[in-house]
Amino acid sequence: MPAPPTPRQNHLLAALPEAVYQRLLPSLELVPMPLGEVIYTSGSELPYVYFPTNCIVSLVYVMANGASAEIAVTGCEGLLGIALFLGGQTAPNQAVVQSGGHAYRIGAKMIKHEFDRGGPLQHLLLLYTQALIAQMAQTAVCNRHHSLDKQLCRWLLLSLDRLHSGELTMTQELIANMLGVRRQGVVEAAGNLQKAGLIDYRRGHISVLDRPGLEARVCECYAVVKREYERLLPGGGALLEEGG
Amino acid sequence: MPAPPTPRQNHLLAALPEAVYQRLLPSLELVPMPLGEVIYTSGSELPYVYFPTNCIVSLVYVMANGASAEIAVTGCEGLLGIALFLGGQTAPNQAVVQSGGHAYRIGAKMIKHEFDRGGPLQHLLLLYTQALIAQMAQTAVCNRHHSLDKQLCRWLLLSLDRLHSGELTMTQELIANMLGVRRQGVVEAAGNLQKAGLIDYRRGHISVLDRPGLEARVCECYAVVKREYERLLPGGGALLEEGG
DNA sequence: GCTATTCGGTGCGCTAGCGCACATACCAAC
DNA sequence: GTTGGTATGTGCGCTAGCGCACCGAATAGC
Repeated sequence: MPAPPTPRQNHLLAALPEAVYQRLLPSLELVPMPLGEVIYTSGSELPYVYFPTNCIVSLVYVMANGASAEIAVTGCEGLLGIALFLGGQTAPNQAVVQSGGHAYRIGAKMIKHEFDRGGPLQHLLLLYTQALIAQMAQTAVCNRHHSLDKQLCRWLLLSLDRLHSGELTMTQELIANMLGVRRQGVVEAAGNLQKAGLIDYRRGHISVLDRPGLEARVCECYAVVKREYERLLPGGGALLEEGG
Repeated sequence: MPAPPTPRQNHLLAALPEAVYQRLLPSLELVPMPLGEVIYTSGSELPYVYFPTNCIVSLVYVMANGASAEIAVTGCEGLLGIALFLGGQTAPNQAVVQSGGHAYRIGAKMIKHEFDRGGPLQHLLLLYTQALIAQMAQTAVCNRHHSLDKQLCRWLLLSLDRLHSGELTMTQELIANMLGVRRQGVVEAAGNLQKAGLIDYRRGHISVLDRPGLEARVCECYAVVKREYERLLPGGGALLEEGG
């Protein structure tokens, strides 16, 4: 990538008033977020809060027996490490980079200090927290009620929204881990989408060919979450409204 | 009930420093929370925040087709209406009284004002928010991976913890709605527990006979959530540690 | 170009939970 | 006590998704 991403590519940072932004700027540190990297693990202290610019990070719960499930996904519209400013210090989940890129991070002390000023940053972070809660809740319901096919559509669309292209680098195995299902289940669901001409699958690469087609097939959960993000977050939910 | 519940029966209110508590006290209003009452619905403005004392309230998502699922449960350890101080005003879920009792409520303006002072109240509410997030996340994972039997155990234990007796007033139909499953599924799961001598079921009344037995049967999700509540919230998670 | 490795795809028996329909038991009110 | 309504219990065929085992196909490294 020729030009490194700027902090303002993160929509929370972008929404900050200039004064606050300038105050944070010296503390913001650009870090690479390579695919597969675990940003924090269950129960670990969070030394930083991360503001993704062009990467996607999944919040994943891993259970005692190794089974896992994604509970939410974050990209340039949000941040990682809400436990820091909520006061709990640690979170009981894992954050895994699902699509590589960069993020800006900022030390715990600094963000807590700014948060405690009670100004626009606090407001933004809390709004994002609420949006995240909405996403998690919808994930819980979707896990309960909807078919794998639909859930895969939801997952693809959530990823697409946070990505600025129709290309995902992601094996079916990983998707299965995210959704908390078997790989074979993903094979079948993805096969259905491919047969329908909505996506193209090639060894770890998914090309979305027909986004409206996905939207027609997805369960309501996607739209509900998206609407809530748009309602709560600045910049129209920070999610790209692409032509197709 | 001869003696009306006091505000301090709510563990968040109980944890407030005297000065803050005195400031809020004049605004606290005791309200009955009858079983089945809907405290707020999806998308509605929240005029109050509720601090339950001796009731249990479920946060339920209802989908377009009428299917539903509980995403979290709140009792005397928490509060209802986090969307108010998170800034979103409305929440996309429903709050339904699952076990009747009373709560203290306080007007939106007042609680927002106190929250914005940034003191102990803010700290407590945010910690509770994090605990709630943990519960929701675990619910999502549990929905995905665990059998109905185990989920029913989890649900019973979560309710028991928030209740000060081993008696629940709750039809299987309602439990099914909460868990987002068929009534017949609950019949079977409850039948298993009854055969094992853990509970006794009588037309809308469940008596828990053997709490340790339930704990031995439940999935890890219950313990994970409980531990997180104990870690984050004052008063040991505010949940009763009863003898048996 | 050959080979090892990693992904993707397939088949098959199994089980949990679904949807539907209906039988029974309890409770309350008259 | 009878009656009606609500709650609980059962049976049955169906399907989605699981677990396991294995085949085929693409890519990367030599």
